[in-house]
Amino acid sequence: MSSPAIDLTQTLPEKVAATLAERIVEGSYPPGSRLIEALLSKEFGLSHGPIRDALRSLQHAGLVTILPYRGAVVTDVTVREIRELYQVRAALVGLRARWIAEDPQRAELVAKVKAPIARMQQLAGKDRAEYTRVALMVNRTLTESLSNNWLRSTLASLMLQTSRYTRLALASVAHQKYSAKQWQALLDAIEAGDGEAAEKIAATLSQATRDEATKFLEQTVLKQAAPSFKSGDKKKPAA
Amino acid sequence: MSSPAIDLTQTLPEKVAATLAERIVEGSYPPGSRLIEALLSKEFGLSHGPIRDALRSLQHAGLVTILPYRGAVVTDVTVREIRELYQVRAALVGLRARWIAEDPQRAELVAKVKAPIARMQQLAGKDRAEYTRVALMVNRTLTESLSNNWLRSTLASLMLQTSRYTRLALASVAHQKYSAKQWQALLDAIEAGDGEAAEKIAATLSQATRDEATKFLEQTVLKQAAPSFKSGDKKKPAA
DNA sequence: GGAATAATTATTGATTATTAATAATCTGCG
DNA sequence: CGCAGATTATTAATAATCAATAATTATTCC
Repeated sequence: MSSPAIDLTQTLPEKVAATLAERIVEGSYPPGSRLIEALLSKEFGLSHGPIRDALRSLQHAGLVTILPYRGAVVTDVTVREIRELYQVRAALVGLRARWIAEDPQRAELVAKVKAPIARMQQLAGKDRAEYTRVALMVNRTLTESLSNNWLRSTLASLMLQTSRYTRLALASVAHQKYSAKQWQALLDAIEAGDGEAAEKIAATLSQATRDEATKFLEQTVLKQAAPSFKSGDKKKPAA
Repeated sequence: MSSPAIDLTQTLPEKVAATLAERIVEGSYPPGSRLIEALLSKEFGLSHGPIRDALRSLQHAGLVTILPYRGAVVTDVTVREIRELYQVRAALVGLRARWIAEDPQRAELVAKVKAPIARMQQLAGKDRAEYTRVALMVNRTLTESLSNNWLRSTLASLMLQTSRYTRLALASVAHQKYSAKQWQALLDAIEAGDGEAAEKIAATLSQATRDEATKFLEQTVLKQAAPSFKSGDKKKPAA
């Protein structure tokens, strides 16, 4: 059922941050929503301290923006910034693919994602929600397999941000099918130990996803005109 | 004189974090030092809140490690982890070089770093401290010129961590000279708009720095035996 | 004497109440 | 209609306090 995006919950702020991150990524806190300490502390039954910590942590993750004396709002990413995120994501995902492909012990990981990727071939164009779920899961498995701590945590944070938009790209049946095909090709390259090819496939797919997502966004952005922070659309958290 | 490593100081915690980061990077808080809230709040004349925030922020930057109910210690990076950091750094610095080289408006940036890089040629092998200073400054200028927000801030954080060790690599006169030469080559490639070459030079230099720094560290690590967190070497902050 | 166990201590995690600082909003005056 | 100033909502920071926990020290029992 509800599988939290991250679950390293040890201390209170981390639990709160995980919950809020979930809501932001999943969409129930749309961009621009204000996250007011007082309301959140009421909802979670906690004092301001842990909430503050959680918000700071989300700021670092790029999911909320904190303005001094104005508080936290769900980051409203511009189309340009989304393109920038995907540009880096493409590079890092490429690096991830290369390192995995060149890892002598990659067989274990390959075994773990083989079935899900095969399943993606069948889901593509049929069950979008499930396809998205599996795709995100496979992505996460690959990232978590990295032995490089820094890349693992950084990529995880980057994916957390971009997955908000990858969802959009997968609205297109064509992109689903393309994505499925490329994942299969990536798996083959990794299995063959071809780092060069793996890097290229992964980067290309990421760029295609970016193009698809931004295409989608440019349409909707035109509709909603200027969000502009005015009084009319003062959004509040799900109090 | 004292040019703080980062100076985005707006709110109190950021000022504290900047000061502490400076001390860690510069070395006056060696790895393993404990950063005790009570002492710091006394020293800075602040309450615990802002200090906590600052420590959390440093944790995100990777400079301190926070263990629940045990507090913050200056991150003691293993040689393996340093290698990992540089591995990613090499990739991102390569990306940075490529994007700069492919930027039509790169002339402005080139003009800004031309003189410092020329100066590095002369300083190499003569004034290590000044060479290091200029090298870090040029690096920072390049990073700050990036239009991609995410890469800019991420790379800044990564450099903050690795600069602790780049210092070590520059202890070698040979590496200083090699470094100076490669920086000149990089500048030429950027000026010529050759993204491919720029990426390769930057990545290669970063890897060489990594090798030099780890060579250095492996020697010293063997000497200091196991740090091991025991009672004997319980380090305290500069109270 | 030595090892297991229990008390102590140092320090962080979290709460509560309060004050200060700030940005946004509202009000009334011209 | 527009602007100066009061008001309000909200965060920033302080202080005092208690709870939770890890590390250390003391104690007991064999």
